[in-house]
Amino acid sequence: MKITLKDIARELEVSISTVSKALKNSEEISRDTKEKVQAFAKLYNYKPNNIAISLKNKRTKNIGVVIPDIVHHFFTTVIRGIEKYANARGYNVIVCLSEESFDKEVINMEMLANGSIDGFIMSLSSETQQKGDYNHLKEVTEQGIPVVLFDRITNEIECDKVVIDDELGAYRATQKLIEQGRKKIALITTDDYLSVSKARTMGYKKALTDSGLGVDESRILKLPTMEMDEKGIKDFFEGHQDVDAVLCVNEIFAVYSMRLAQEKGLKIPEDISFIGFTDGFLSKYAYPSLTVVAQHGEKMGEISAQMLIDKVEGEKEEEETFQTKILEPTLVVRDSIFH
Amino acid sequence: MKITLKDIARELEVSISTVSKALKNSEEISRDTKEKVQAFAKLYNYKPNNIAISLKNKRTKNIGVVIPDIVHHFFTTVIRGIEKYANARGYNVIVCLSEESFDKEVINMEMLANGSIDGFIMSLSSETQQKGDYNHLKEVTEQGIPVVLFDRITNEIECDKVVIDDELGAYRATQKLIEQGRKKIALITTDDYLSVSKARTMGYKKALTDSGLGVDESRILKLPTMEMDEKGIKDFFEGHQDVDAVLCVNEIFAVYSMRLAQEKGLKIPEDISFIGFTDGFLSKYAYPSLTVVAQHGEKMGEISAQMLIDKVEGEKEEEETFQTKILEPTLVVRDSIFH
DNA sequence: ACATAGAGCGAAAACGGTTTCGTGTTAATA
DNA sequence: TATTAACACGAAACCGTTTTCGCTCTATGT
Repeated sequence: MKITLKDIARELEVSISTVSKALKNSEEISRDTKEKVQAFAKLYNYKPNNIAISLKNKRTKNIGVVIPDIVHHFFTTVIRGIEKYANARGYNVIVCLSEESFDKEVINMEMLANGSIDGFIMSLSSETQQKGDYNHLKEVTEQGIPVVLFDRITNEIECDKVVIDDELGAYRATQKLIEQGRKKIALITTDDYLSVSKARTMGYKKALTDSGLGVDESRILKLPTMEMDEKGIKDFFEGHQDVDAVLCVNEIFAVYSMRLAQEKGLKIPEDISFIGFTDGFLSKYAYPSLTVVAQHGEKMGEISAQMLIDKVEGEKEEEETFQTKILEPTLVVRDSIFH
Repeated sequence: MKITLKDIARELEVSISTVSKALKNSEEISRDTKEKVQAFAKLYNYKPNNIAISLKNKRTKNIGVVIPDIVHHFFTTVIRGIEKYANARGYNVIVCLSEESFDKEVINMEMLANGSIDGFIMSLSSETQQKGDYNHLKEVTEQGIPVVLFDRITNEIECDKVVIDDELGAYRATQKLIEQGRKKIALITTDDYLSVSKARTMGYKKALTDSGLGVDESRILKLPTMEMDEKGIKDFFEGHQDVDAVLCVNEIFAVYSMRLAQEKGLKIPEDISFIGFTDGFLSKYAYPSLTVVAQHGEKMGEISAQMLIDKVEGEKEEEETFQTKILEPTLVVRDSIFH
């Protein structure tokens, strides 16, 4: 039902080593024997057992991906990028969801760190970033397991990292709005403990400062998490009827804000403009379509996977060297701002 | 850097078997020795190697998930359901994407079928359904590897299955539109080789027939794949200015169709109503929000995982018995139809 | 004083491969 | 004829566990 080397050896009355070598086309084995063995193996559809090979090689050809969430477009595109690249190099991808929970993140890593994978690709849960506790990552890297951090990263851990330049993305988006004559630009973001929100907020403020408009802190709404908070956003707009543009830290906040504006009878982009982050279906098919800062998730996944696999397969150098790859964000202009 | 039983045994000058037993709190071992071993193990953070255990037990505690796509909301929710349930039972999830390709599906399954996983959860690629070639599934089931098929299934393979009642969902949605006085209801779907599209088309037709309205085949647009085809949809509406309601096989088609209608100056739902399949972000945050047939992806994933793990862990019965679980779809009424 | 039971531990096989090293046979060479 | 090299293959170790079985030693009972 699943044939092994031993089975073939028994049937053909040769040794296991001979079978193994014959299947690898070793020079050591005679043509006759090789043909016999290979024919038999093909007939019974022999395939070597991955687990046995993993045990021998101390290499599983699995990579562990631990992310906070899978339903949001950005993370799914990253996974897709990882999966495509990893698969092309013969690796499988084990996906674990932390669901923004520190404990789950720790448990997931522990489950995988005992031999199941050759390395980790991960994006930190919000709770982890909030606590600032990275011991689970330290333990793993100290064990010699390579880690690549993407998007939600930390400086506390020395490892390869891949991010987009969130500050630049927010800066350019804000700048674009300013260029179009917007003066009262709101920002809907989350608390600063999330590395990406912090960077985006900085870019937003910098653009306002550079342009001379100045920052009005009251125009910044900081939601506790990335979870949708309809009431929070609604209340914010009730108190800020005068804003003429909104930058949002993700596409859902932006699309929901657009709806609120439309329900108030505002015209987009004539009366008010919107820009979000993440170039997903929502942005593309919203009405009007939403201008966004594209995060290039698939590219990010691909690069993360490449960095990880290169490190996994690379010779251990005496002096470990880590790099941080910063991707450039792209502004995808659609109908929620002037063209 | 990663301690093994052998290391502990050497340090403590006992045998490997003693260490193994001591860590399992075996009665065979004296209190003294157990305490010594356990203390040492804790100190050096010993964790058994999963690969070695897998080889021994012939159980990996991994389950393979092969799906056509990961960026669409439905599949991501299924994965989430699978992951949550599987994790709770100590299993990891290896995700492979077929990207609607038969060959990739085959390759992915072969990669995993050689010991990497204990069972498969999968949804067929469109190309597979089109070819009707299920030999890769047959091979796997004949090897005794349990398989659970969800959503895109086939009768050709005997295994556990989980689906929603697509025909019923389409029937109810169409019925709802008819109740609201709609007479010219269009259907945007894909070719019938996709099991779900076929079932939904049947439900749509049945509702029309049952109500006495009758089916007008020209009002059915069959796109070649689930991929967005903006031109195809646009052209269709150009030729069907008279439709007063549209049922779409997914949410993207529906939201895009709504936009076309809006651009024509039509009011939703006064002039024209829309219903889609899949209760994702798009439906929820579209403007107007989209009424959909919810497919309960997360539940589906959960049930699939449960069926699979139960089978994996269950005693082999002499007579294998398979079940097909049919979930009931739910109509989520939003602003794209009358309330 | 001697058989015996039981406590405590180790040797070894097993899971399914890979790989090194050795060995017997044959044929070529001195 | 004796030596040697090449050829073809097998034995065994190894990866890290689990588990069965057997052994030794002590303590108990007669």
